[in-house]
Amino acid sequence: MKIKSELSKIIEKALNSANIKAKEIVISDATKSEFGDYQFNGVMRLAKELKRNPREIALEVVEHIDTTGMVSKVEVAGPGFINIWLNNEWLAEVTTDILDDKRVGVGFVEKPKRVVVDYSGPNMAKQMHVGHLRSTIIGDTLATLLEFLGDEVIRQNHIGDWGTQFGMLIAYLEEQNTDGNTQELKDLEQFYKDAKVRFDQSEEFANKAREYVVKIQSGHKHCLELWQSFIDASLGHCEEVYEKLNVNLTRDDVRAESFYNEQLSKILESLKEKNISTTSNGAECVFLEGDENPIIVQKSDGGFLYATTDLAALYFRANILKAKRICYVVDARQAQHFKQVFTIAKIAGLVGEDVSLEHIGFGTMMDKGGKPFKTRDGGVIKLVDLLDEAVVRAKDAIKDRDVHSKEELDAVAKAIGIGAVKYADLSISRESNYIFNWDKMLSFEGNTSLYMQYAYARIQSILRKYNAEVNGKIIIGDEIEHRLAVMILKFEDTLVKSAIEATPHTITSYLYDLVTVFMKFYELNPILRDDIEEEIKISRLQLATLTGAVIKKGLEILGIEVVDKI
RNA sequence: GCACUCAUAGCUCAGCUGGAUAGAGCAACGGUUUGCGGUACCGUAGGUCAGGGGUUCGAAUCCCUUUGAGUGUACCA
Repeated sequence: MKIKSELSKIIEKALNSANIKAKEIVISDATKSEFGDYQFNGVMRLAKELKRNPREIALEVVEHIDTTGMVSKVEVAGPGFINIWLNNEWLAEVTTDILDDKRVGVGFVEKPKRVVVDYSGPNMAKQMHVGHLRSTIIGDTLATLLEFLGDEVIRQNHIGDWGTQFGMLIAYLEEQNTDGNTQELKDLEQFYKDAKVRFDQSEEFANKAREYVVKIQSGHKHCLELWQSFIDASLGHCEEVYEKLNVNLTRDDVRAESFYNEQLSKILESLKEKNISTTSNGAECVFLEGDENPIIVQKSDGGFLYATTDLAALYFRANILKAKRICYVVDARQAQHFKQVFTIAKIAGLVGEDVSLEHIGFGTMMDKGGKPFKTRDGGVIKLVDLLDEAVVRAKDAIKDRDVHSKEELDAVAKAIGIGAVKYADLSISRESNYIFNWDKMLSFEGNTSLYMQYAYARIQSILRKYNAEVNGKIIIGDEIEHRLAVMILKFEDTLVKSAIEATPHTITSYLYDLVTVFMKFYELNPILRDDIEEEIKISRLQLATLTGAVIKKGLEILGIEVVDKI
């Protein structure tokens, strides 16, 4: 339910009736429950323009507000706030209506767009490490969310499969004669290190590696085959991680760096033609106003750099894929790079004016001491290891819980462990750095996935215990049920906000608030006790069912599973 | 050097298109169970929103400045 826009309409109507013109009507959540459910604060601004007393205007507006349907009560408070209460009958009706709705009352965006979401982007030369976690899960959430709201989403996994290091790797691969065998390449990190050692030690090998770089890039058959087998094996590792992470990225979403290789010279030509780039110190550069250093689009030795590849990718996404919104879910440290690339793409006409280019930046994962997250000896932490540890720890956290068969326990531990890692990450506003803490993320308390999953499991437990079909409507009987119903209906506004700002933590905060209200409701209002009237019992069961459905859907968008029993 | 980001309770974080007495969780202290999962719920205490100035009827939020932390800055991605 798009509550805010519905309320805006009601206010707009009232303003019209009162003969007051307003440009924009912004409805905000009430800051306190005693101030109602929502509030309209725009009167104060209007008062200034109209040079009138704000309270006077507010009273006038309030008089014209329709309180026969959605809104039950309005009042003017303070200097001119208009507080709005939603009607219980209306809430009951609307929540009852969405009981059978798979989308739990969430509609579609009015104007669906084609959106490219670029995320994950692992480097094929190395194993995925914790640094890839954020891009992968924030991007995946954004993609799932936009899709759910009705946009047409094209996922793009811009994997790093091109560059000088691959000469070294395939030369080593050939020498080891492993043929891209996944078994042999199990530890990519080690493979890379070994290759590097060989590279540094043997002049002969180093020359061969350099030779191979040229050979791949010029399309030499044997080298390309070796390269391809290496990429396949490496991608296989990534897919294992995606599987564990419950992330929706497949081979169809892969559009590697090498894919753009052939386009690079065309991009360069077009930049030269339009006099956007110039030669400086032998390199082809773009000098942007306000930047002291240029963006190099071609090295002095003729090689291309990532800025050129990104320009080619932007061109492809805007013109071939025809996206109207392109989101790059990449580390915040690359903000400057994207700002520059976006600017060049726009002035060079590589993407249309109407295409929105967004760098969805995120901060770094830190350890308890506030330093970048590393292993004890300073190495990178492999993502697979981190995820496996999460599942082990989850199993430990639930060992005294409800009875499970061995299979059930494994499944539950996976849902909880992986969910905890993802939720902990997604619940932090994405631009800031965050501190990784196992104990905190695997706690039943506070804003954690386990708290949500626990609430969900309790709801399922009630429904199991009732053990009959729940059929009947919702009645809003008291304050807490009112608050719960409002929270349930806020789901859509929350998702829309999260989609526009590309902020998964908007969803987690909402879910936490929802669950908190539900837990209060659960404490205050007994559901299955014998002396509860059937009609009320059904209504409360329905509210619980609906809450469960929203939790499930919300977590699903975050790529986190729920379980019926913990 | 220049540019960007950040600074909110002891800790971890929300709140930032300006709105009422700045909110959660953890940790501390106290309370609630014949009621459906108590790993729950309720309460107490804890704040100069880094410092200073400005704009405004109104600033954690916008602008300027100081301090502190981080990041990026010509041929890696």
